[in-house]
Amino acid sequence: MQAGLSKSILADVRELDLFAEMEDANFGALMRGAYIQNFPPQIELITEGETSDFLHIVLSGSVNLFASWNGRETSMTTLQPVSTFILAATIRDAPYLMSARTLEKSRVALVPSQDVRAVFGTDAAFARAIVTDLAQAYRSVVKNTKNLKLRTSLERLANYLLRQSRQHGASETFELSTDKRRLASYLGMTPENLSRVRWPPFSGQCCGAAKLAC
Amino acid sequence: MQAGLSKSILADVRELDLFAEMEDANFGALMRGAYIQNFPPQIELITEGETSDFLHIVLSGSVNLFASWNGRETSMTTLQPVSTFILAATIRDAPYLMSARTLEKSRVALVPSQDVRAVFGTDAAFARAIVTDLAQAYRSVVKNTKNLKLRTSLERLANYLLRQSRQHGASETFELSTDKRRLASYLGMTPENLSRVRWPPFSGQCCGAAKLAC
DNA sequence: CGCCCCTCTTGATATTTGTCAAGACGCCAC
DNA sequence: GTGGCGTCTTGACAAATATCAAGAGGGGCG
Repeated sequence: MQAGLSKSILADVRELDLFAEMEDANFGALMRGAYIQNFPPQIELITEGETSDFLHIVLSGSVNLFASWNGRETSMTTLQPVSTFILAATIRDAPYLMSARTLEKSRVALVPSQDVRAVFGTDAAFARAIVTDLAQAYRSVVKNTKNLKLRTSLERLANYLLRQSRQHGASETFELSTDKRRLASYLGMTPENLSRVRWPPFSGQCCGAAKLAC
Repeated sequence: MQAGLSKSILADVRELDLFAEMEDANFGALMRGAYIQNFPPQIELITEGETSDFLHIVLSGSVNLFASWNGRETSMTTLQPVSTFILAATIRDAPYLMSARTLEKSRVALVPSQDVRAVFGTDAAFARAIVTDLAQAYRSVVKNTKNLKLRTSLERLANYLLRQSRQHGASETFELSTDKRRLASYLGMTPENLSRVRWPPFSGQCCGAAKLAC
């Protein structure tokens, strides 16, 4: 653990849309209060239901957001560097709705929530950036809900693969960025079910499949 | 249809958290560009995929947001007056992710999106209010996703009823605010399935059920 | 190598959920 | 009243998905 952030990391963070336009003095204030922590894999960083003391920023490695209830657990999303998470909880000073754990050895910056809220109140550019960020996040979750409610698990998988393929330059083959267990959970199905998928003869509708969640 | 909004309506709108703190001049500018329209029941106000030209405000009646894909349709949420909708699409100048239709005879105010974006850029208080609104909206959708992924349809229904009951002052009986067809769609199940629900002997876990989505 | 551990797969089966068709019920107009 | 219409319910069945149990395969390590 160390107080303050090194120059190269500061530059990476500042380049995030969320921080790019805010005033230097305010960015400096946020970062002075922040600290960095290195975590081994599979460490629970935050726990659903607790109050949000820090805005988190993944600097390296990767972090999975998940939720659980009544003995069941589901993967919500996976974060790659450099990105922030639980911004909404921080802004509203509300309990976390999701838990987070590292997937690999990861470096995470922690910015005290009250600092974020304070700067949010005084720096208009920062407030605007937060709006853009939250609007984007909101739209992502809505797409996800539509995905869950309107598609079968097979269709969700197909859509996921199509999007991944496109992200990898529309190549015929590519590597999954996650193990199948977590992928299944993310898609709202069991690993067994995922493993069993065999592509039936495609209906003409298939190509339209990608439209919903892209 | 009429240009400008009457005083009593203006007051209602101004009381919304979204507009309460912004500068008078900016609020006035927004409202001067707005107009009101009265719609009969079952009219489609906006259609998924189109560009968001207006921020909408339900003034009376009620509006259902829904999404469709591949012949299937699902109810996402229902709006009661006075509330705004599709703020995120307006802010991001992005296509609607959901369609909207009136459920009853409804009065809706339409505020040009470009006005909203313009004022958002200059009025810090408005920007902050939008943040709060979006953060809230984001958290609602996350709760909804958790609900869908972690609970069975029976559990979702139970949770819905518990929440409704609490909203009605924890009374033993209350009236559903929607027909069962739309409720089923909202909960991600078929009407037949909803109709078939018979409460099994409660497990000890039941009371915890309300926690997730409240 | 041989062993253990982990992930993934497969099979058998149960549960949940959706589909289709028919009927019950209330409501309203005539 | 009577007939139509819409919503809701019910039954029989089919499809989708989950669960449980077992086994295949790969990689690290002594």
